[in-house]
Amino acid sequence: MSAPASPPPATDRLRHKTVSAAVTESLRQRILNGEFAPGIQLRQDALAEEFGISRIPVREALLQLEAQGLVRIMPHRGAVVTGLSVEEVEDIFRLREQLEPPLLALSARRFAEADYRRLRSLTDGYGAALAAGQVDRWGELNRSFHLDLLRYADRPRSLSIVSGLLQDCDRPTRLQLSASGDTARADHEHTQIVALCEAGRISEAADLLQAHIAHAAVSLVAIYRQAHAE
Amino acid sequence: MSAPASPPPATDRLRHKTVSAAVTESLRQRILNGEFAPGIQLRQDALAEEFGISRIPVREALLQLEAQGLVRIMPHRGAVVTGLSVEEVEDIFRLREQLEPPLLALSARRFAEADYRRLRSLTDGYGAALAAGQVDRWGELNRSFHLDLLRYADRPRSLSIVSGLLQDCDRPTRLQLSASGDTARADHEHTQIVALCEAGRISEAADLLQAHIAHAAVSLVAIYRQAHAE
DNA sequence: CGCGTCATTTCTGGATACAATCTACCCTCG
DNA sequence: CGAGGGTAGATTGTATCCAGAAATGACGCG
Repeated sequence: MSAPASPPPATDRLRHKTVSAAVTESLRQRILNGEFAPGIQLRQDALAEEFGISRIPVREALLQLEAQGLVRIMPHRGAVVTGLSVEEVEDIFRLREQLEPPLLALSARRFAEADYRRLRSLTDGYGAALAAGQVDRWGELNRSFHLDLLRYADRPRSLSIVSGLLQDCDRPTRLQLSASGDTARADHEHTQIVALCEAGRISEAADLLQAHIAHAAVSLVAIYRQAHAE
Repeated sequence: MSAPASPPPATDRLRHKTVSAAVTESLRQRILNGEFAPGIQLRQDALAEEFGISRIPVREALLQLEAQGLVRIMPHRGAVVTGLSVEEVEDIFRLREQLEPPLLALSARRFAEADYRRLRSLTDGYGAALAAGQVDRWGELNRSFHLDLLRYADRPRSLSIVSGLLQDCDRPTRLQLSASGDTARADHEHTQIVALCEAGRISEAADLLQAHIAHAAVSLVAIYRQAHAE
């Protein structure tokens, strides 16, 4: 209300190309971080006022989030943050088990020195975030690592699907696996997958990737079941 | 709370309660029908005037279409209808080959009389549309048939992915396979898949489904390559 | 004659204002 | 005392209007 007429350069933290995209990203992070828990209703007016903008970019952000499956919009009834059922989580991990290993086999052939350096730096950062307990950073690095493994698979649609799967299993992971001790094992497996690729033992790397995803699945599903049984 | 156990069968018949949703559906149909060819730029103002509405619902519709991958929006530069490259089409069919057969194996066990009736009516309508040369109806029925085959797989995320794949390979199919004679073969294979399921020979049905998708893939990719080489 | 620069024009992105719809509470009636 | 309906508040959906970015064209300069 104080500065409606003056062009507010007060878009401090909203420094993207469009306000809509910035709001989308911000809301997405907050949902993934658990600040907006499943079931919570997101009101356009409140969000608009909080960001200091009008409701239009908020609406567009919510639409994009709905497309990504993070919220559900019902006409005239607002947007609600979606949660994943145990069945959905299991399905997501099964899909990852099915999709990622063959893609790795395709991609790993084309790895060069620079790729291995990048992958190692990701696993290093992963371990560091793990030690520091930075759960959100951990999830981000995990997703980057897995996507980077498949980078050269040359299957555009497959990669976009896997990317979506990673995002969605990232959310329950951040929320509930942070207390689990199984992340160290994941870290070790990541390192080993890279080493196998570099040694040219690609099919072994693919097998390990599948086992890695399966391990993460059982660990996460167990915790997820426990949390949902409450 | 957990998700309602009742399946959502009423999603398609639901009347459009908002202008935005109606515009989304209309534009989607027009893109799938080829009225808006890939590369065409969709201007908000023109569409709004054509529909006799303001630009806001048009913008939201375009956002939803972008989320579905049908258009690509670049900031301040408008929305253009996307096309699929040959690599993407191949990838999509490979994914379908990989995903659909195991889902059919899961789903087919639960088929009851009513399901077989529905599937047969779909194949019948398919053949009829084929004979009548109704390409758009054909594509719609094909998609319904494949999704109906997997209806009881109980893999929510898998089904939503397959649904997206079907929509995207439906578009090039409608545009270019209409002239091909391979649709009769597809029709026959559809019928046979249902028959195998009904006879309890589920793994054979899954194998045939995979072969069916593979056949469609080689046929479509060949035509697609030819059209793109011109 | 080609190219860079600037103004105009067009279109999209965002803000404000208004209308339609849903929710909740209260009042009346059986 | 409970059920049904109606009204008021809140919240979303849409229209209109304004500002800013990108495409287009003309003009001047090398």
